[in-house]
Formats: sequence, structure tokens, C-alpha cells
Amino acid sequence: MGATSVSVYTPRQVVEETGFSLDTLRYYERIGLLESIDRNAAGQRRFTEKDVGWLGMVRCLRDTGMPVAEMIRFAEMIREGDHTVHDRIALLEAHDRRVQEQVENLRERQRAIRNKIAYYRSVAD
Amino acid sequence: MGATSVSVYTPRQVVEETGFSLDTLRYYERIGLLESIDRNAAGQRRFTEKDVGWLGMVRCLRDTGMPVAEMIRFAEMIREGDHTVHDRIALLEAHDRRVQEQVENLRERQRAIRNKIAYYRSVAD
DNA sequence: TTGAATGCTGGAGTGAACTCCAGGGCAAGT
DNA sequence: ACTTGCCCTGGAGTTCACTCCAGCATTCAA
Repeated sequence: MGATSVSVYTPRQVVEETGFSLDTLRYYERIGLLESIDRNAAGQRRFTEKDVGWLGMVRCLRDTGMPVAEMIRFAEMIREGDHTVHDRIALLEAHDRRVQEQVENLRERQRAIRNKIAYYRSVAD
Repeated sequence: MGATSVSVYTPRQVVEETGFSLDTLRYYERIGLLESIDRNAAGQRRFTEKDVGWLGMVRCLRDTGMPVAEMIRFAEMIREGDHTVHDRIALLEAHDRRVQEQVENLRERQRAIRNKIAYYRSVAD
């Protein structure tokens, strides 16, 4: 069969790929945001494609302000299996609404900041 | 002259007005984000219209993610007088660009989240 | 006049999310 | 044999932005 191994990532490659630091990856594993990662004979981590994919989701949720605790709940739902799909949808929808609010709030504040800039420009001649 | 005093706010009123907690207001004064606030005979704070206005700006910058340290620099520039107006513009413009990036990043991540929701919906029948 | 509300200070504590460190293992090049 | 680089663990430390507290003063309505 395949002469090359299934794609597997070293910690360094995952850092490169995901932008999370090594310490952050270990931290995420410790707190259960990542399922226990496979190890090679020497005990070093070897991440699967699936792990990296999940880290992409984590990056996405994290960057939109989801607290780590909530991401852990989400991770647990995924581990529990298909019967949690509705709950996962509900969680993501609630988050989506919060993201929407964030965007709207930012836009509004941005207008105020731009007004201030315009005011300073008018004062500065 | 005027029979009523110039408008002045008690701490409670400022809390009401700005949404910052009493402790946060005291904290902001301690770290120099607020200039020393006037006191009445009993040593209690009495905020001016100007203080409240500045707190509005603080709220705006804070809600768009400006670190407290940078707001302090901005506050200091204001205290230094008119010759800092250009620097203030530069600071606000840099912040505006960061806000813009935030908005764009959020929008992009939001699309990914919505895709995930759509995927879960399709799986859930 | 009394008791609830509001406020004061200085300093300690909190929670979130990392980040760093000491002390060590293993593998490959020279 | 030795250095270099990558990685390991458990636990301590850091940063940010508050938030809380003890102990006390003042204000005000009933």
C-alpha cells in the first residue's frame, strides 16, 4: 500500500501551521481542549490531520472571542458523538450572534474615532 | 449669576452615565488615565462634564481594544497641550487601522462559523 | 438620632489565558 | 564522544484589567 505514512505533524509543524505556540498547544491539551495527542516511541507528540483541522476551528472561535471554557464544552460535545449536533449548532449560532454584535459595535465606535480624527484635523489647520 | 451650579457629577452618576464601575473609575484615576478628579469638602469625587466626556472617549477606545497603557499615553498627550495634536491624530489613525483589521478578521471568521453551522445542519438532516 | 446609603484609602485578590523554567531524554551530524 | 536541536514534564510565574475588602467618614431621609 502507500509507501509514505499518513500525514502526521510534529509540534514544530503545527506551530507553523496554526500560529499557536508550543506552550499553548501543550496548555490546550492539558485543559482538554485538545484530545490527548498521539505520541511516537520517544513520547513526542505527533498531530494528525484531524488535530490540525480542529485547531483551525479553535483558532477561528478564539479569534472571535469565544472563551476557552466554552470551546472546551464544544470539544466535549464533539467527543460525545452525533447526538450533540443540535447543541453544537445552538452553541455556534449563539456565538455567531455575539460576533455580529461585536462587528456592529466596532463599526459604531469606529465612526466615533474617525469623527475625532476629523475634529483634530480641523483643529490642526 | 447662575442660581444652579455648573453641571457636576457624583461618582454614582458617572457610573450610571458611563457604565464603568466605581472601582474602575478609581483605578483609572490611580493609573493616570483620568486626571485627578475634583473633590468636595468631604473629599468625595465630583466629576465635571469634561471628565465625563473623556470617559466617553475612554469607553470608545476600550471597547475597540486599545490597551490601557496606550490610552494613558493618549491622555498624557492631551494634558501636554495643542502641540501634540499631530501625534494624537497618528495614534488614532493607527488605532483606526487596527479596528478595521479587527472588523475584517471578524467578518471572515464569521463566514467560517456560518459554514460550520450550515454543515452541521446538513448532517443533522 | 439613627441607620441606610454613599463614599474614601491603601492594598490584596481574582480570573483568564497563557508563558516560562529547570532538569532531563533522544537522535543526528562531526 | 559531543554538541545541537527538538521535545518532554510538572509546576511556577506573568500580564492585563480590573475587583474586592477592611476600616472609617459623611450625608440624608424618616
